[in-house]
Amino acid sequence: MSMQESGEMYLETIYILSLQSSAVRSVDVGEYMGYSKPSVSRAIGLLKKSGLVQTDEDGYLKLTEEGEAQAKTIYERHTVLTQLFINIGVDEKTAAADACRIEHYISAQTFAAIKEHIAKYGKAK
Amino acid sequence: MSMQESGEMYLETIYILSLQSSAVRSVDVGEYMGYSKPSVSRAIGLLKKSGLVQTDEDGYLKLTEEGEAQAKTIYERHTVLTQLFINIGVDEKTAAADACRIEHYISAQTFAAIKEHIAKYGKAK
DNA sequence: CATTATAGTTAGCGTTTGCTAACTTGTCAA
DNA sequence: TTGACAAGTTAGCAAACGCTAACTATAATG
Repeated sequence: MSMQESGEMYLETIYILSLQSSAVRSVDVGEYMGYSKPSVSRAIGLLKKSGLVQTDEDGYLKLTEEGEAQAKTIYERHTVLTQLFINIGVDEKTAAADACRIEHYISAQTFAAIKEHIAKYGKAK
Repeated sequence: MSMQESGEMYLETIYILSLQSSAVRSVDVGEYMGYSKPSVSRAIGLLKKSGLVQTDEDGYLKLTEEGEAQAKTIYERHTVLTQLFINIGVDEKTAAADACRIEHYISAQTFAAIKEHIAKYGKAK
């Protein structure tokens, strides 16, 4: 069973929060995503069962190697797509919102082609 | 309650089938999408309740004006995105598959920006 | 006319993923 | 020590949307 949008969002959120703070808790994830504690609790439980997230000695959330790899993949899509949309004239908020949905549904091949295209033809300027 | 991916797919399928044949039935929709009869039955029922689909005198499926407008919107996204991906080097099958997911999640603003960009800078060639 | 095939519906299940209510657990202050 | 608050979990609900099983209704066929 491959990752769903929901799981990817939790993973990405943990990754983003861990860029800012080394102590990420479920509560922080919930606050960031606007979800309730039980929703986060279950989702994190599933990610742990999948070997993507762990809890360290102090109870803080840590991504496993595999979890971090997946989170980075999603996050890169997020940033690249957001920037791309902004570059072609979409407002920042809409660009980010669209990227946030699309990042889960684009194939590796298409994303690679987009990156290559940007590299070749500049920042769509 | 705005349209979900599922409803949009049914709408788009009815539209595509009605381009080829004027007599579209639930069974045809199911076959095209690979879904069971009950799944189609319920989905069509919901689209009818939303005023997007009707049944004509002979029992065939017809999109209402509103339904057709929505279907065309999605279908245009489908074709434009597919062509865009192909143009930047994605293989046809992957391009179509990606377009088919993304078409439901892109905002009107971002899609408009993409179309404009294509018009301005040519077919990404 | 009776049988059979096709189209559609109803009933009800399973998964995903959000929620609230209510519990446990641990810390910290009075 | 006790009371309170914060973090996390458990239990269970709801909606969306796929499915199978089984029914109905209509049309075609021998």
